[in-house]
Amino acid sequence: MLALAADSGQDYQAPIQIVRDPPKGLKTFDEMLSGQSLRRLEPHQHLFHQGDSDRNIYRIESGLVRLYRILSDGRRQIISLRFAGDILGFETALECHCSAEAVTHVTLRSLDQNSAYRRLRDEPALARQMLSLLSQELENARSQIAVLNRRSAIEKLAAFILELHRRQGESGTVDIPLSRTDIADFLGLTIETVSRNLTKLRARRIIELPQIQRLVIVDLDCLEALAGGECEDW
Amino acid sequence: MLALAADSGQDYQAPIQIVRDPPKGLKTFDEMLSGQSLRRLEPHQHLFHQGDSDRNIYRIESGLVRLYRILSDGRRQIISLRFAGDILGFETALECHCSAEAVTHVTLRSLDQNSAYRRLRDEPALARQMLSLLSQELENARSQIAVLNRRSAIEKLAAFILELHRRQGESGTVDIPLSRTDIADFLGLTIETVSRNLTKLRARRIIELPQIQRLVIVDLDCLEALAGGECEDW
DNA sequence: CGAACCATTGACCATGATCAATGATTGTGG
DNA sequence: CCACAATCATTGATCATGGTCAATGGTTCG
Repeated sequence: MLALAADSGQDYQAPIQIVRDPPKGLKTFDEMLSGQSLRRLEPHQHLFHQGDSDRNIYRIESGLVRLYRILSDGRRQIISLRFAGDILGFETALECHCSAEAVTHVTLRSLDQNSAYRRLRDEPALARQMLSLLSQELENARSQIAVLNRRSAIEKLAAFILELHRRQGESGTVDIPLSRTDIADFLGLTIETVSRNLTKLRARRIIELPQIQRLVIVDLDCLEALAGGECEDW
Repeated sequence: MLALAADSGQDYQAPIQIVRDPPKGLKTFDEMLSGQSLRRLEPHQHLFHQGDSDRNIYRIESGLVRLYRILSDGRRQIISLRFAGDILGFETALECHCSAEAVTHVTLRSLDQNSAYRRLRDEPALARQMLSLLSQELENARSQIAVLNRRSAIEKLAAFILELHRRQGESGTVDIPLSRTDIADFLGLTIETVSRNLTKLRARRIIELPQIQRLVIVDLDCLEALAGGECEDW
């Protein structure tokens, strides 16, 4: 993550630092968003559509949102999954280049883009947070390129499971709030391949599947080796 | 592209606009870079390595640079290709998450990151340009995800050729400053598949290959249909 | 209970990876 | 300048992975 240090009041501009929690005492998206009212979305409701000129910044308070594009041949590509705590919408240009849709029940707060951007001039912390969020997003997207490209189905699945695991606090149990179709569209596979490889992971005692949308990691090391592409004989 | 309008001197903060050329009269990366001396790199020389804490922003004046990662199993994934006019390094965090290497002879100018970032506070145009560059990069990365994932080799190749074409002024002739290995590592294919599909495109009179690193587009419409995934019977 | 939807499993096939051989191009030293 | 090596590209043969088509099983909801 890229962010500029902002020890308010100091003149010295420190080199870039990891700033998970934005600096106190300055306006940030978080503070501006926290003042907004909570909205609820049903599954399949959209935050915005590809081609819209949506003028809002959103923070997801709970639930899961998918960003996707419809390709010219009609196929759907899920670009990114956004979890509770994630901010989105800050990167949209004049026109949204993808659609955002609630996967589960979602609660979120939103903020008018212009009112936020108008403060960029006076609130250096806002610009820094925005840069930080964007470079984090860029890093995510590039990681996804590396994972998705040139990897077998089982490696993609392993990486996907680990990502969900990481986002859910690494408890060993992973909720899968997505359908197999969603997973397939995210990983660039078919539902059959997703299903077959989940079965394969279960058969090899790497995971358990107590419920259809719940997964228990049995052999974390092996899963990580798979995701890293270090398993030769698979 | 996301960028904030900045008609300097006006108080009104206009809604977001496409700003290809940054506003005049304010410091931008471009102006700051133009004052820097020209450096030359031989092919295979690195700008920075994965894991480095490189503290520079670069603008490529001529030549081609590849950003890549080495995966844990030793495979190389080319994340992005950067052409003349492109700026890079502004997105690096404490630690570079990929390596940057000259593919061809490269000339570039570089700028110390800290000296640039120190001015973010006083130069709103700089922050805007940086946001603009980052969101452009993010858009590029997401497009690449859509292209690379769930596409046949020939679709990937068609998209790749069109991207080169677009970056080179759409003259109908495309220079391919990369080896087949580079193309393969970028598209997540093997060199054999790249070679075979180039041959296939040539056999179907969609392209000509007068030289190994030069390509002429014969049937642009067909190439675009392929890249868009609209050809059923291929 | 039945319908609709989703997930799993199987059979078959197409695409692309792998292994291997041959050409083409470039660069080096005699 | 040529011979040779080294590197890169092309082409072929074979095989494995994943896509497609189809049938079955499970879950949810009216």
